[in-house]
Amino acid sequence: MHSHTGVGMAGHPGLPQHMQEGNGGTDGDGRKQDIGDILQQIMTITDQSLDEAQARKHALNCHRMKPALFNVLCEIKEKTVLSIRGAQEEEPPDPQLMRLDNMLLAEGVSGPEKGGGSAAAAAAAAASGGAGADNSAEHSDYRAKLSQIRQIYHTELEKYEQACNEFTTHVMNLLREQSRTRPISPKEIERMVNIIHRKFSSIQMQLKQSTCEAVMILRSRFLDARRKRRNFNKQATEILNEYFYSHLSNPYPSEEAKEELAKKCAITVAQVSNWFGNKRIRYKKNIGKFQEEANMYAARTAVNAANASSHGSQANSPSTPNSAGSAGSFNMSNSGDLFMSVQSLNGDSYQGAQVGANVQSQVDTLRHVISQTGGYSEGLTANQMYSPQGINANGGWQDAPTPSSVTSPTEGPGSVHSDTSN
DNA sequence: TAGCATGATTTGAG
DNA sequence: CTCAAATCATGCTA
Repeated sequence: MHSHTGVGMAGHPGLPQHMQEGNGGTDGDGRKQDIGDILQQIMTITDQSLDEAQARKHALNCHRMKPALFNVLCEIKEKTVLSIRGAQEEEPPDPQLMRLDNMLLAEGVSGPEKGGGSAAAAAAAAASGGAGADNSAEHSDYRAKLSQIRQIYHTELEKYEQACNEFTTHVMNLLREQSRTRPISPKEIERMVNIIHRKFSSIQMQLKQSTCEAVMILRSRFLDARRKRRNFNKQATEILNEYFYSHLSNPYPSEEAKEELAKKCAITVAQVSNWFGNKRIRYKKNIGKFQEEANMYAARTAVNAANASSHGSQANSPSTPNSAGSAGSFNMSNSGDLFMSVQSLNGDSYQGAQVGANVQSQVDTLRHVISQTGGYSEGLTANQMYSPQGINANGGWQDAPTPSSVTSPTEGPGSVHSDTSN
C-alpha cells in the first residue's frame, strides 16, 4: 500500500483522454475538474488506508457531482451486466450431488433422526445375511460407528452452513454499503449470494462424498460376512452337531428342521445349510477325524433318548421333525440293499445311507455307542471304514434322492411332527 | 506366525 | 432350487 494524497490524472492510463485534460481550461473547466477529482478518488480509494478511505468516501458521497456520476456509472453497468447475465445460466441439479444425497438418506446419515439409522443398519445387516442375536453386539457397534459418522456429518454441515450464512451476510452488507457509491443493484447482490452459495455447496458436496466413503468403509468392514467371519458359539455348534450325528445316515435337515435349528442356534437358515454342507463334506472326507466327536454326540443322544423313553414320552433327538415324515417316501424309493448295510458291519454309520425310518436316529445312536465300547482301535477302524469305493458302491449320502425334497414336510401330512417313533 | 478350523462363496451337476 | 466339491478368507491356537 502506498499512500499518496493527490496524483494528477495523467497518472491514470485507463481514463479517457478528454477527462484527463482537466487543468487550465476556461469554461467548463470547473466541472471537468470536479469529475476528474471524483474519478481519481474512486480509482485510488482501494489504495488508501481504512480511515483515509472512510473519510474520502464520505467526502465523495457528499460531493455535488456524485448523483450525476452515479447515473452514468449505472448506465455503463447496465450494459455490461446484460452481457454478463447472458452467460450466466441457471445450473441444473447436480446428479452426483443427488446420488450422494440419496445414499446418505438410505444409509440413515442424513434425513430423519436415529430411527433411520438403525433401520438402515438393520436392512444392511439383513442384506448381508447375518441376522440373529449372535450379531447383535456387532450391529450395535456398527450403529454406534454410523451415528458417530452421522454426528460428525451434521456438525460439519452446520458449521459450513453457519459459515456460509455469515459470509453471505458479510458480503451483502459490504455490497449494500458499496451500492451507495457503486452502481450495485439488488439483483447484483442476489447473484453474488448465489455464487457464494454455489461455492459453499461444492464444499458440502465434498463433505457428503467423504461421509459416503466413510459409510462404505464401515459397511464393508462390519457387514461383509465373509470378511468378518465369526465362529458360531459353542451352544449352536453343539445343537448342530447333535442333529448331525443323530441323523448321520441322512444328515439332510428338512426346511422345517433347518428353520428350527436356525432358531435354536440364533443363526439364519442359510447358515444352517452352509453348516450342514460343510459338515457333510468334511465328515465324509475324514471320518476318522470326526470319530471321537461322533461317539461323543452319539452317546449323549443315546442318554437323552433313554431318559426320554424311560419317562414314557415320545423319545426323539432334539429337533428332528423330518425323520418321521421322510420315512415313508424315502424308503420306498430306496429300499432294501441300503438297509442291509446298516446291520452289516462294524458300526460304520456312513454307508448305511438311507435307512430313513423314524427309528433311525436311535439306530445311529446305538450303533455309535456300540462302536465306542466295541474295543477296536479308533484310528484303524476309521480308516477301514472310510473307503471311497464303499461310498460309491453303497451310494453314501449322495444316493439320497434329493433329500430336501423327499424329506419335505409337504409330503406326509401330519406325520411330520408326530412322534410316533417306536 | 504357521497351520489348522471353520463359515461363506463359487462352480457345476441334476 | 439344492447339493457336492473346491476354494476363499478369516479365526484360533500352539
